[in-house]
Amino acid sequence: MSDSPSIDRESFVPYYHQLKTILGERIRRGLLRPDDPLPSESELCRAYGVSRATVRRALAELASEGLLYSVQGKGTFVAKPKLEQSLFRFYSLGRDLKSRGLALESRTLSQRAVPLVEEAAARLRQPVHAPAAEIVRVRLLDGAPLALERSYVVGEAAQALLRADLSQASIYDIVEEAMGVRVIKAEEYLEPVVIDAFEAELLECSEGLPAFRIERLAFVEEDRPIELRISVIRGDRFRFFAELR
Amino acid sequence: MSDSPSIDRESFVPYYHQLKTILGERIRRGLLRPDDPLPSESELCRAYGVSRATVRRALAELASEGLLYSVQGKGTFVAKPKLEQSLFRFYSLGRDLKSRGLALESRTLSQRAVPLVEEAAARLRQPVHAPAAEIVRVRLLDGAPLALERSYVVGEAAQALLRADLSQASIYDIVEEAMGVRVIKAEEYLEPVVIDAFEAELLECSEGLPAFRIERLAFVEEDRPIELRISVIRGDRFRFFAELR
DNA sequence: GAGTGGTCTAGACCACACC
DNA sequence: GTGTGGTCTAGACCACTCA
Repeated sequence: MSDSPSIDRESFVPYYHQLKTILGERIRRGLLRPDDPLPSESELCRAYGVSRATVRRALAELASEGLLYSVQGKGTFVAKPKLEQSLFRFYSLGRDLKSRGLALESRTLSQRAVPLVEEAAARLRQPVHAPAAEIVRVRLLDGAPLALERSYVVGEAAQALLRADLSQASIYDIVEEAMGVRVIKAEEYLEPVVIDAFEAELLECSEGLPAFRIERLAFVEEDRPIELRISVIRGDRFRFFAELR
Repeated sequence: MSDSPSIDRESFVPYYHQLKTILGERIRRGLLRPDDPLPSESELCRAYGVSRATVRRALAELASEGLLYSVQGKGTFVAKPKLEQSLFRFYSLGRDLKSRGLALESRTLSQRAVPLVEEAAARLRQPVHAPAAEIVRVRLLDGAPLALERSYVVGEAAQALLRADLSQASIYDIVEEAMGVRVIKAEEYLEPVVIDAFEAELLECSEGLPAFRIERLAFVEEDRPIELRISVIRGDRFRFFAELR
């Protein structure tokens, strides 16, 4: 009845994956429209000559990608595309940077004890001027500055951090080792900014260049904030990408 | 041997889900640390008295959540938390805006036929100066300007768009109705910019204000681009948020 | 060769939707 | 009742890793 491709028994590609591709293509090409029902699982078993477990695996993966949804007792249906749900989006790092075998390095500019300024203290739930370890690093991509990172760590971990070799371990590794607790969560805010004179010098770019600013709060157990990190990323070397369906 | 909870056979919670919770808790609590091996699948079958398919479903879901990874022939291991894998992130619209019952309105400033400038033509795979429908709108949040949207639509849909009532239907609705094809995909790039004089006037803010620029290409079947949309969003009223584990 | 995860099958029972 | 998706089992064969 249908002219759609069938499962290639000789292929090294798993059946469930072939089926997933077949159904996914039909949806993506628009042959199946939102809220259209798919054939039932048993029909798919017959049509493609595979077991129900195989059909279910293909359907489950498509559902987890947001292409399908199932309703018990009724059937499996094509999901609406995410195109217009513009209030909730996914961004990932620019493909451009990612696909080139990026060489991301790091240069430490500062590693010292400082008192927290008011705003940082508030975020970290510390008294004003509480002691913290300040780590300032420039991140380099392919040898050229990409981002400036300022990190403020409070508590016992701060002492350890001041003595640590940052070229070897990550900040979180040191925090964990020093305190025996693990960083389990982080919150980030992303804003647009322009680069100021201080940043311009360290990033070897001109003042006023548009940039991303990412403010990150890292937490250990019991929602205790332990690190405030502010990253400034050059807008001319970096952009986010999203593909929506 | 182990003091961990076992599967409750009377519970209405599926076995695979109970197992997933048990293992997930152990990981999240830090009893299992990154790169620690989990018991093998057959060991888990014995330990919890369930079939391998059930074990595998629990493991697969934990893996898809990023808590585990498997290596064929070796075993299944605890994944590193995503905190440090800063090359792939998820962002959503700022909570702040979202949680307040936002009133998002739209004011149309322009709706006319224009020839495409070179760059837009290239993106839309059209000849230079090809005709397009230009739609310019200001998006208002709580009555104040938030974003400026410039949209260029090519092909048959352009004609329909020039006559359409944009206060009612979305651009995509009109495209679909006019052409009988559906917009099935979009690509977006997110960059930081500063607001220029033209934008400043329309957005009622000062020139030089940092802003997000989102360039979106929408596609109909066969990867044919149909719309180029450039949004400029005020950085003082808008930020992205991400929560990482 | 022994152990691991990756794939696949055939069959079972259930809860739910719809008639 | 019939058909749907949701869960679960027992068993099979494979490719891979490691000693």
